[in-house]
Amino acid sequence: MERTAYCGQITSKYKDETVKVAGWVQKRRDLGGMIFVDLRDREGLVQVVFNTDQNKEALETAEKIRSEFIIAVEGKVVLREDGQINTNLNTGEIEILAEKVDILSEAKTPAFEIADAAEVSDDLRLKYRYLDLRRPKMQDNMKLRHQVKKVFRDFLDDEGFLDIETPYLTKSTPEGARDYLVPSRVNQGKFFALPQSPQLFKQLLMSSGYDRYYQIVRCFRDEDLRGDRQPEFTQVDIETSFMKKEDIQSMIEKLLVLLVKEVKGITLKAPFKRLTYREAMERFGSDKPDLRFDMELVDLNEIAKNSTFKVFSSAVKNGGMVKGLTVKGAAKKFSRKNIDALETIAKIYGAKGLAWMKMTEEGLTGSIAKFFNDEEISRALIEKMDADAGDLLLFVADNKSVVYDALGALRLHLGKELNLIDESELKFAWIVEWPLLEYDEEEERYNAAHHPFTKPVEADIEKLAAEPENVMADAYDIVLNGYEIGGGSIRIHKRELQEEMLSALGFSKEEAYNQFGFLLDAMDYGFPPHGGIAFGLDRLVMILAGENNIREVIAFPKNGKAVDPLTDAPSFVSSEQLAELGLRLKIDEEQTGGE
RNA sequence: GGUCCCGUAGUGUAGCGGUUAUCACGCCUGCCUGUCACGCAGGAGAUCGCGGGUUCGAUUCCCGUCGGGACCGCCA
Repeated sequence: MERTAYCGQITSKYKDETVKVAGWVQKRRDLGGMIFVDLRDREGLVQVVFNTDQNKEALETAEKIRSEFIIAVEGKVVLREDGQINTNLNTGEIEILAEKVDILSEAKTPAFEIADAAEVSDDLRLKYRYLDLRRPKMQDNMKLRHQVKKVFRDFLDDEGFLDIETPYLTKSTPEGARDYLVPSRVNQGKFFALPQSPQLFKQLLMSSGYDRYYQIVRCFRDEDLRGDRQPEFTQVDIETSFMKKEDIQSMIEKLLVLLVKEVKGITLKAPFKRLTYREAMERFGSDKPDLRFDMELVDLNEIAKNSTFKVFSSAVKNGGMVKGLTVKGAAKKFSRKNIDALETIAKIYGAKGLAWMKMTEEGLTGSIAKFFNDEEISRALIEKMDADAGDLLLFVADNKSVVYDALGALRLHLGKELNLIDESELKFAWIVEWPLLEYDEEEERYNAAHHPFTKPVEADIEKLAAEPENVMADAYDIVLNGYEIGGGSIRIHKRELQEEMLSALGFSKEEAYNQFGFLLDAMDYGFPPHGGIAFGLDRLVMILAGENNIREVIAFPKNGKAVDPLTDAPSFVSSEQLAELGLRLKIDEEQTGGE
């Protein structure tokens, strides 16, 4: 049998034609002498009609059909009569009168119904992922992912980018996330690492003259999972030579405008908003702010520092800060209990408490209002916070990072709870002017804020040795609706500067050479100025699909414990396999199921 | 590594110190020629995650454990 059409694409255009379709049985409705079957394939549903008038033999076969059987049907497409049209289906104006039917595969009753509406636990969905992927929503997500990749590829191809593959078996490097390690059989005791990103290879490709490179590539990071983080994920990795930050940004904007137009039909305006890192933190308490709603953080240091409220004044005196949020019209909605719940959230991020007041017609109320009954201070606060009667005012006083984290999280929480977010919006923004380094209190040394190959901005290069904390990076992240969906930078292309950077990160000259010698050496043989960006494809597709977990846009993802319930990976291996690799496990053989 | 939440027929759930363990969908059988959330009649299906404790009695309370989820840390 040769299929002539997809079920979901048979419309009235096929009127009176004989078609052959194949698909999965969504539903059988048996009326006795007549059976309706909703047949599903990746393009949708079509109704097939079996009855004695048409073909008795086919009807008898149809009686045996159950959900998820795969059948092939040959029949005539006819228009449905008035009153029989189903407006819920694309194919609802027609139906197929079955003349022939073959059962291609029988099926057990699935563990869960193959329908978007069926609520099933994630665990079960992953265990039977091949069933889950039959659901229309998942099929839409996979199609969307394909479309997004195609737009990237087509655009980058048009712009002269070459797709070049880089190794998955590569060298473990000390900076950054924990590596996934792969033992070498041929070189016992040694390990490959799976790449966290193709960063160094793409830079080497620049040195080789492939001045526009891209790759849609899997990356691996052995860290704990989150809704937007999987141990293996896909980057759209892009690198160019001779381009300035602004050139790269405007090219990427052109790409994203096209992408959103193609897959969502939405017309965005470029250039996108640009926020400095500092501005993002100060105004939104986040380096990946959700710009679909306002409710910005308000700086209250000036009012707080002379406040009679000790919590406020001492925070400022001790080098910390006080910031507030004005929650418009929320005073009535938030009882003491509701505010306690907000405080609980703030405490997760290290805040010692959440101070609050309510603005009424008579002025400020609440337990700390007595500290603000001086008319001048009260007026200053109200003015600063733009408080109107009925508003709820929240405050956190602490060190900088606690204030930002706690209020940033509260802002997001309230944005969702109070429905301030228009889910249909796509708010892109660039976050620029990142610090090059950040101090790690535990390790008592600097870490690269972006990665060790990011170039400092020209004006700050001389500060690198003396005051590294004040050096800005020529880096840029792109954020969308509160997610970081991409990040990039101009890279270092001169050996001396790269050595200086590694030294600022605490590498001795020898360590630096052991780890990154191949890159340093390459810089001796002509290395063009270069820079690029990498997108988190999964996150981007997730947002475009309106999902809130990247599992929904990955065909075979891991669960929260980095396990694949479908294949049961990871699993123990035989002692023979280990011996071949020159490995011995420290944990008991009893636990591993070994002999 | 830490905090919190959840485990009851195939699925989603209700419930509670003593029940014949609720309901819906699904499944099975029969009837039905215009259904599309088909309908009607009947039926099967649950060691209430596992182990221990408290109790006359535990699915219910407590402890542990296993599995799952959210979040903090972690993620250059």
